[in-house]
Amino acid sequence: MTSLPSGDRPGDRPAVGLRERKKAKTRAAIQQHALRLFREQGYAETTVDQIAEAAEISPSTFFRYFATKEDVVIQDQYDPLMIAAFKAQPPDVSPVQAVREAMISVFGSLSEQEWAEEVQRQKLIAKVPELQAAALRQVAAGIEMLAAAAAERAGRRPDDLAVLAFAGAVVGVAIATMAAASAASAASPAPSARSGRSARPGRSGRTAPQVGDFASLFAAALDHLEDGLKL
Amino acid sequence: MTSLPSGDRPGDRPAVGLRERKKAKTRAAIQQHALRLFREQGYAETTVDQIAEAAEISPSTFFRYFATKEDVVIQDQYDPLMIAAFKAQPPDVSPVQAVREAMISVFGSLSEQEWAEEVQRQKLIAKVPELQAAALRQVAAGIEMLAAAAAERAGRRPDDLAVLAFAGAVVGVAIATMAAASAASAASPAPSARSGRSARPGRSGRTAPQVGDFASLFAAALDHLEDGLKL
DNA sequence: GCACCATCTGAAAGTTACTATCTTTTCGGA
DNA sequence: TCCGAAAAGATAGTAACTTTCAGATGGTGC
Repeated sequence: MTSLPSGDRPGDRPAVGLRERKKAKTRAAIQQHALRLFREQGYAETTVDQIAEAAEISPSTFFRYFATKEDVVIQDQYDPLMIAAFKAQPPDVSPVQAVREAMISVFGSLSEQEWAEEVQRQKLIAKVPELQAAALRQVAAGIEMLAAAAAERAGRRPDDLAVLAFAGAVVGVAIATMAAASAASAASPAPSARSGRSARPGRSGRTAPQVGDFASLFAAALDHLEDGLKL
Repeated sequence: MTSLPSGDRPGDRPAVGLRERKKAKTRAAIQQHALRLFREQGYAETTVDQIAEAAEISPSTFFRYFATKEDVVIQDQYDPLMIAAFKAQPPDVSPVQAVREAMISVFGSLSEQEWAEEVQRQKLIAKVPELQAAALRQVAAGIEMLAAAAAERAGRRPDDLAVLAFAGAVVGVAIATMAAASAASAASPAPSARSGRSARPGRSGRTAPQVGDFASLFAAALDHLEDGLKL
């Protein structure tokens, strides 16, 4: 059902048709307005029609870009980058370490604003149970991709149980760590409805979570993983 | 979610209440007809109205018993048992093994009929992505409780990174295992309509049960987890 | 430059899950 | 037998999708 719309990643190829660029622009506009409305008036309280109106498209067009209302929030552009970074690790690095390096390199390449937006996204998901369910589905897809990559690296079959356990555990730990990192910033609640852009981190007292926080937490968590999760 | 039966105090009130029995009967009837219809004509192709008609109730009554259509399939009464079984494990057992043993003991204590229904449930879930997502959410919720229990067991705080990593890893492995079990189930189409089933292997023994092979796969995956996910 | 074609877009109506409110029925206790 | 309370039913909504069809638009071969 989830027909992956081939490649819509901006900056992937410089010379794409004008049509493609327009599409990407519309997609970004929808997402941007949707997230703003969700933040301002809540997820359930925002209808697709409102989003469509804000983005100056028709409601039917909305569903051409996003299969469901949830997808506007859920779609994650970082998963493919993660997989690519994982595959790029030298083969003598242990799988768990490879994951750590990949994760760090991807999130380390984010700008502060990108990171702040990601945190906002996570918070919104954490707040709405409906979105949590959808996010889990995406997580499952991520696990499958990682399992495939890990299997190739280790020269095993993708349905090898050890490979699946590895992928599942690593992704699970990543999520738990991310949640912990996001929770650390619970002190700074909702940004005022007026501000269209997400607030710059590092202002007004306590700073928002930094990439470094997440990286160190994640590295530590992976150590626990390799130790067999002793408590 | 469902209100606890509450009136299970023996001797206090001799009558279990005729009303309560009728309620339980109606609930069972809804579930039974729903599962039959889902099996016969598919999940998405079955409307709530059809279920209501088959169970001889009004559509509005359906939602008095089940908050959502998914809940007819998803509602799982075993999660609390699982937590209890986890807590009951001797303290010298490692956390991961405690999870393993808890799951095995719960599934092993099911009656024949409960078992058969559970198998059917799992197969239906494996077939419908929508239900998989809902089931995943339930698993995740259950694991949150598990994390709290694990923290208590180890005498640590619930936000301890090791505890979070443990819970996250277990969730991740559960998700990966579920996907694998679904794939395996899809590969070998079940003799669905017929209720004839072979005797459950290892009923009295401690051998792994095979609910779409989920339980046994999960147990094996947990072993990998404890071994530090070597590949 | 021009016609052809696939794709994107919009309008409108339909389906269905789910909710809210109100009335009727039914049960339990005295 | 009667009364209060809980459950069930009927009805009318809301909003997320879906489908269908007609028209606009950008890319491509000529």
